[in-house]
Amino acid sequence: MAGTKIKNMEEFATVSGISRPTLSKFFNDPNSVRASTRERIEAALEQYDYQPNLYAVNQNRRLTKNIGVVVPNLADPFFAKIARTIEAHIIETGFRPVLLGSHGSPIMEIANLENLRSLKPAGVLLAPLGRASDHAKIEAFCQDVPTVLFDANIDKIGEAFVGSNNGQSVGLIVDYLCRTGEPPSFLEMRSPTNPNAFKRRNAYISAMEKLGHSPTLIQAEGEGWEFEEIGFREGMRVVRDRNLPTNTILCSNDRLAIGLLSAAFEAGLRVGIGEGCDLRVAGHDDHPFSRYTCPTLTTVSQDYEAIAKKSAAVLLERIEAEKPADSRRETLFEGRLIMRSSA
Amino acid sequence: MAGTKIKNMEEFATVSGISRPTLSKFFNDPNSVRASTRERIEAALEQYDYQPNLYAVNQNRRLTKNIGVVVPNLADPFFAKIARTIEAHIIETGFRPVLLGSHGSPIMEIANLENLRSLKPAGVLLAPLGRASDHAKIEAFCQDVPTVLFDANIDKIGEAFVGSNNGQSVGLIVDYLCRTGEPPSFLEMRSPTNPNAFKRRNAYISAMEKLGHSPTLIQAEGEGWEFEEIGFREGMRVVRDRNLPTNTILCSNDRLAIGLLSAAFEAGLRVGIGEGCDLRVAGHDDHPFSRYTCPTLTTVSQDYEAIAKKSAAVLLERIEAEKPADSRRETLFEGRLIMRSSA
DNA sequence: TTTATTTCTTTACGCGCGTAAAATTTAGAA
DNA sequence: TTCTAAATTTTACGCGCGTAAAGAAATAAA
Repeated sequence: MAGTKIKNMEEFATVSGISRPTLSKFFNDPNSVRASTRERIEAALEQYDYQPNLYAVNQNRRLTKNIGVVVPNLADPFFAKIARTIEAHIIETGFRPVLLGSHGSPIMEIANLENLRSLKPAGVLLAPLGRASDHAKIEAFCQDVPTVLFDANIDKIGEAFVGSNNGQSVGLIVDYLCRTGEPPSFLEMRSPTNPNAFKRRNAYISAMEKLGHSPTLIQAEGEGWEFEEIGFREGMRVVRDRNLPTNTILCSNDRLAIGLLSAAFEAGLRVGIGEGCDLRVAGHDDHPFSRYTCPTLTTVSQDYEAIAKKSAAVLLERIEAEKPADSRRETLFEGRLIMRSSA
Repeated sequence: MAGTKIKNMEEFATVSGISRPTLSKFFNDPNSVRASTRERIEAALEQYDYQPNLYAVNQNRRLTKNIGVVVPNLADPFFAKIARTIEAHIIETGFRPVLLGSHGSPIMEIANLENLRSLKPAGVLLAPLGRASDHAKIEAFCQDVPTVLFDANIDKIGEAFVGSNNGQSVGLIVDYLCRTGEPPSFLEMRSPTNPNAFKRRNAYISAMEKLGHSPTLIQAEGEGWEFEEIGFREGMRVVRDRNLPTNTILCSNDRLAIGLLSAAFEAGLRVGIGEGCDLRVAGHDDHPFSRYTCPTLTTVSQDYEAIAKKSAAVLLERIEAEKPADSRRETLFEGRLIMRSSA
């Protein structure tokens, strides 16, 4: 990597004394050449500064080493975190992640996929927006490019799905809340874009019913990705009206909870589990910020690491198989209760 | 974009009745051909589904349309937000942003640059880690690729720098704090990686001295990017020891302030400006979450939009000039005071 | 209409690398 | 040592497009 610049593989072949086709094999897979020649090549690589022209390589290869990673919103720390974890796994396996965020816009989501298409990626890991997504176009894309969905499922689209078991995780926290105090109401968006929201709603309802309580839904108006703002506004309303059956609110996700906590604080309500507390609040996701809310947020963590690892693994398997799997697998990981001070 | 798939430009030439060299010109710049032929091509594009092979194009063009955007940490909402804004501006001008985060690691920062190099980008917008960065390697990169630094400056590296005027912004909030209450101590990291931290420290000291107060530095130990955690730990210490000269703390950035607020809450301190408050806390950056802290955080906003727009503009200018500028310009934008409840 | 100018077509080469086929060398086993 | 399988070299072509040069066509100006 130090010495003279080499302009192409031909030139590197002459200075290294290795034929160009062998070099080509080497750069595709260093283990595909004999150990001794591999050493010779690597020695030459120390002396001369050369790396294959990415564009020439990808023009001729059937498949590139690119793997697209598309998330709904990179500005959301939840997705930033999971995207980062996925990235690490992809790099480990010798592929090249291409990270794209859709900023909550279905149009940009499709634009991102079209953009990826021109990169001829070996595969794509897609966390779709959900209800707002252009399902038909996503499906068409999946027909051309091996795609694994994660976080948010869309029925029958993609090779596989990897996500969280909302039934289990919501059941977990509903159980906990009921066991340690009054049964929770459920704060959510009236028309959420993310399909997990629907699953969590249903999971909440059935968990409550199983415990013999009647569910109460608090449905916030509002669209878009400003969840804290939506949670805050609805929180102000809830605090003002004070007509909830109990003192406990479970939020569909942590970002709503963060808004709700902010509203409760502003209204002078004491949130927590101890004596003299007016309100218990719990969330879902273990958002990176939930450790620093006031009070710290009791929530359910999704298994980021497992989801990232599994979805990358499933996609790579699919890529190496070079043919669609016969069935669409769905893998769900269980949530873990994170007990903090808010409930 | 509807009908038959076309496999290459040759084929598209025959079906559209336009010669390939003319098509090539068109795809490079639609305005470089006569209006009437442009219409014919665009009409054909409606009928046939064709787009030039990205890899073949980039192999032959001197410069690609790629522009790298490298930030220290995509998981930090501050950088996620500014990166997103920059992205939008780049797309607007017909270039193609390639977003990379360094996860706080100098090694990954260099890896990102090396990665970009193989993409032969027209230019790069780099927010360096700062002190931890491998300055020599970044400088070497800047010699080969037109690079504009933003957010964090490194002396003499890159074509230009665009950032915030820390002297002005810190002066602003120190003035405000002194005017409306007791002069602030300054909470920061003892050995910050980001050069803005040093500028803010100095700005704090001189602002205090100008107002006739003696500055007090609270220097938190700790490395890395877990600023909330560091702020929390130091906050717990501060709250326990209670040996500050005043009731007011200005934090070097909002993330430290968020940690501090969390510690204050846990200790039962009332933070704010009203009667009966024990502590005033202010931050810097107008972090996306600072609107939802408890209490909401008084801070100084950086002009994200202006920084994004200007840095993209400067880079594009440099790219179109096709030669290094004769002098390295530094553009600083002023901060704006965001008054909320914490101070 | 003639002329000058711009634009387009034709023809041809090159970019850097993947990859196939045949000939040759090498390494390991018999 | 001899044989055999594996690895390498030689040779050659193709990928899809940029781009240069020369001639033809279309447009604008005279």
